[in-house]
Amino acid sequence: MDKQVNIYQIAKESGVSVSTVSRVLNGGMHVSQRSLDKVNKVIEKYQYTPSAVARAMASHYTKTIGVLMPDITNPYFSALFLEIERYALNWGYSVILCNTLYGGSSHGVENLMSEIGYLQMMKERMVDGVIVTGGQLDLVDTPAEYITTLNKLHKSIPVVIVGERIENCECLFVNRNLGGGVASMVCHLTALGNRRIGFIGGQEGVRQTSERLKAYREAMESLGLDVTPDMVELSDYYTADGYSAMERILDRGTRLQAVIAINDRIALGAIRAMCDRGMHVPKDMAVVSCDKFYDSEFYVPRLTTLDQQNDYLGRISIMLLLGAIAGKGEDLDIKHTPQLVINESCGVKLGIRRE
Amino acid sequence: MDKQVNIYQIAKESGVSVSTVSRVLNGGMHVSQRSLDKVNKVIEKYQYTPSAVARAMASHYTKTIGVLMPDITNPYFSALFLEIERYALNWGYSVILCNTLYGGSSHGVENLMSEIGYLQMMKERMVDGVIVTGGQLDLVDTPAEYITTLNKLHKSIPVVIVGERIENCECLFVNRNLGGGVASMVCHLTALGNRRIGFIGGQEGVRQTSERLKAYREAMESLGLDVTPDMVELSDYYTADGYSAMERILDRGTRLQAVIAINDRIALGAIRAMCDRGMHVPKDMAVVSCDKFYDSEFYVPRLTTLDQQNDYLGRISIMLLLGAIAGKGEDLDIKHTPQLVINESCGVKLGIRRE
DNA sequence: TTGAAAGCGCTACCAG
DNA sequence: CTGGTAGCGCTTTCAA
Repeated sequence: MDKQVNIYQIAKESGVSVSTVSRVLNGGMHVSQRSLDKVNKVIEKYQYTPSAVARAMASHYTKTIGVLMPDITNPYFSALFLEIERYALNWGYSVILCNTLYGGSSHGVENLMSEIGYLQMMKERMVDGVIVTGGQLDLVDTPAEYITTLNKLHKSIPVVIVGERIENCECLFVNRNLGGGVASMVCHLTALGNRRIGFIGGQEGVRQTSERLKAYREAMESLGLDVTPDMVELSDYYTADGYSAMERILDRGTRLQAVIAINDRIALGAIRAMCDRGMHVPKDMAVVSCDKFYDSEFYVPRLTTLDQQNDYLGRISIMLLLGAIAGKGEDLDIKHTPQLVINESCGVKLGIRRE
Repeated sequence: MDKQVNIYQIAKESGVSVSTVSRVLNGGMHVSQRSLDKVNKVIEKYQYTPSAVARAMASHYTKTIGVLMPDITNPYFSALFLEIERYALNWGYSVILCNTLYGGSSHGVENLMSEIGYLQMMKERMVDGVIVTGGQLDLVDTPAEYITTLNKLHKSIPVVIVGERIENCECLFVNRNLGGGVASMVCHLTALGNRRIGFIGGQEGVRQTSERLKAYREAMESLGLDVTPDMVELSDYYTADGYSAMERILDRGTRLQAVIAINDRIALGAIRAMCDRGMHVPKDMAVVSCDKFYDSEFYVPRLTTLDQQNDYLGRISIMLLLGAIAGKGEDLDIKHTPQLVINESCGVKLGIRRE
């Protein structure tokens, strides 16, 4: 418990006032070279660093931002977070992370605190800004109470939402075209001769899912291909969900030549389910995905998937927030082009085509 | 920018002193029921919540802990973190996460801030305690300067290190037996008839690697099996490293019947490398791992691996820290029993044995 | 360019 | 049980 030196001791030992020390601490404007040198020498001597808490108290900003997401264990979110954190730290901001585990039933965890509770906590801690993604925001019907909370919060500090724009929500949005790339995937599959193409994974009532599903339906229609209800099998976003979705398809005997999974985990689960029935991917059915995660180019078979450039999304979000903290910002629609990553699971690399 | 109400306004409107309001805020001890009711009513009316910053300023604790780890993108760390966060939040603590990206060359990122810098920052922010894992601590030769920094920090706030105990470091340690389970894996493989068993992945000079390597060597020796230098191929911890390690083994024509990978990612990479040469796992070679990550029971083939119960590790760490914050704690050696998860990649489930 | 002094919102100690 | 008051360590006017 070594006694921390404070600004008064630095001032005294430097032979100047605390005001001057404070000025030095904040960039050294309007300080004579002589004072500056003296103060810096003493600061150096004591390895003094000002208390962030006291600074926050006096200046009303904490140089801290809050990030609220459902599950850092999910590669999509961890990639996003890493990017956010990187930029934040680089700009002198710390990051408080809160995982809501919303919908994380797959983890068998009871939700200890509501999203609103977390936001409350961040506000008490006087974070300078907040980035929110996933959870209730992704519901097609976001609870009005939640939106109200966000709006209220946004009145005092900038709130950036990574996700689909919501009508009566006044926060800043970083919106990417979720359906983007799906059409090119459908195209790619049909070019390989697939006609009966299904869609698996994701949840009913979740924006991300409905957007992609819509894009899939439209793409199919524009190519004159039918989509019957039995070709779509939703559930959730985890690997086990992909497994069970594929099981249901096979159990009911739905004949498909290819399926599009909502992300790589779902695809992996689906592939595994097929293997367990002695089927081969892509020979018996192609399995591709809409959202590339970290590892999928090493899977067996290597996944054909869409690189949604999620790290770019993270960067944009934090830059928008930092911009808003200093001045004002505006909503942003990300013009990203999802990259089609062609690999084995669609068949082409293995020389497999239909007909 | 709605003006935040403060404790004075609450006091005034309740007709009591700030002291009384403060007491109510802190549990309502030594407050008459009458005052309590009055104050609570006003608090309710304004939806008042006290400023965590002011509280920290006055009371010297922030109800915040800092977590320092190399890469949240790594499933091992994210699982650990999630568990830490869950308990922390439950006890009213927020968590500041810092990813050092130490050794994260695989991500192509320059290290923006040193680990010491992050610790500095946490200290400025007056976190009540810190959990550190990975990075320089894992080096067999941890830099003396780093240890000094940690020791100094530990003098003012509890520092819990998740990892191997270090001689002259006075922080609290949560140590698990890294070699544990490796012997049982070697045993399992030999029981299936494998004699030439290799080891891949991990980095020279990193404790985790050397511990497991040692356990592997000892287990092999105790079974009368040789370990020649060409049976061991280190590199790093990412999937691509597993791929290249296996390539080197195959290129040089080392004959192995099985390899033990240091974690699931390495195993996945190795399996993929074999597939690319038309080899079959486990028929041509068994591939198993020492550290189970999220998804591996869905891989093709399903991985035989060791469940090190990393979530349990996280729970212990945070409990130890919280204990230390309130009172004092002691080092902890975790008596965990790594679970051998038997699946396909070792061969037994597929009916494959040597000889 | 410098210093004095008034807060920031809360806790903690001391009287009563 | 209650209220008064002195800080906590820094920023920020306002004068000088």
